[in-house]
Amino acid sequence: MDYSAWLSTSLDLKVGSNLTINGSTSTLRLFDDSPVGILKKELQSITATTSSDHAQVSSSSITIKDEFPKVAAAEASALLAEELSRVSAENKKLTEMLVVVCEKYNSLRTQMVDFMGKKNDQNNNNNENNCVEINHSTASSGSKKRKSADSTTNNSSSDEEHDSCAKKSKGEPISGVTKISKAYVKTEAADTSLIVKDGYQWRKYGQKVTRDNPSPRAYFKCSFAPSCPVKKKVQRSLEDQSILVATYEGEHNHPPLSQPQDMSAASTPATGANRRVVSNNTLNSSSSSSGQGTIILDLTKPRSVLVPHPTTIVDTSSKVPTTSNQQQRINNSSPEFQKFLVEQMASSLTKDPTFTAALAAAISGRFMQPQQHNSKDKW
DNA sequence: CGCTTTTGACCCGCGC
DNA sequence: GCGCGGGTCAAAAGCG
Repeated sequence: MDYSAWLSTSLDLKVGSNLTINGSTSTLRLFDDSPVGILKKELQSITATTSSDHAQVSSSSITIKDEFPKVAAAEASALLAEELSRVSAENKKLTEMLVVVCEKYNSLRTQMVDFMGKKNDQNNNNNENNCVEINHSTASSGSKKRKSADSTTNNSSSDEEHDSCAKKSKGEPISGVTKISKAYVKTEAADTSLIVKDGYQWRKYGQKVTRDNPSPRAYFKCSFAPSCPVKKKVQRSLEDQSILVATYEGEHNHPPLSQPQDMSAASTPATGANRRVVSNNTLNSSSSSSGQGTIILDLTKPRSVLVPHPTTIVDTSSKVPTTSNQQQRINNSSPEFQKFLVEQMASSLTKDPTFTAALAAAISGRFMQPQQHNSKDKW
């Protein structure tokens, strides 16, 4: 810090000046073992490098001894002001970043809606098979040898969907329409479990290490099978090991668990805390709408709320891009909706006592540390 | 005891 | 026909 400038601007003090305190002029001095002593050294340093009259320093002419607490308080005040402006600037920057992220997200979503609309048209025109092919995966599991038995199947579909749609299921066939969707789940890097919390109960029936991905792929059936034909495959993303890619086949014919504590996790020691599910096509959007400890942002609902749940599920769409869904998405990308999102984020942060406490601790720690004064009670 | 996970074996389609 | 690789089965083990 430039103490000389600070003295002159903040306290209107110049080195060498006398101070009148309580009617009497005190002889102010600096002590090497006090913070002000640092100031003295700083001023001496300035003196050595400049010829300014204001920087004439001698131990006898500078007197701040009696006013040390006052100076320290002023210094703290200046630090506070400085920190406040810094936090304000940071806050402004974060707000701008949030706006940019929202804009990019809406742009991507619009593109996806367009793409899905075109894709669906193609499927309706070309494909009697009603496989819903929705995959914009950045984590596709690579190539596979098998071709679709149905020659009319769309060539642009992913390997996974090819396989699922074309394959003659050996077990209980998924009757009629087979809906395929993918969900991307952000997990902790150290979390090695293949558990995706989606509100349904699953039974694992197999695990394989595939050729193109060193991470094993887990196979799940809905626990209500055979009455419920839904299957799920979970594998870590090749690009990002912290992302789980869950591929759903079929549609649940029953409601999700009312308290989705991830029954697959309940029967497994590993936990799936702090996961974020980003589904580009949910089998059942209501599957993620209940629970505890999760923040659910269902963008198919215009005024969705943040719901506690162990995972954060961002449901960006529903089964097939119907006209009403598209209309809803357009509404969701409106400035009002963005504002609502920001408000929700801000309120969820400020209402969080741990966040408030952490913020207070950070600030108090920042300002208490230099002085070690007994002002803790103020926080 | 019932349910789930684990895991090796088996099935099946595809490419060569 | 054979080998490869993904998907599934089913016995064994674990767990509450």
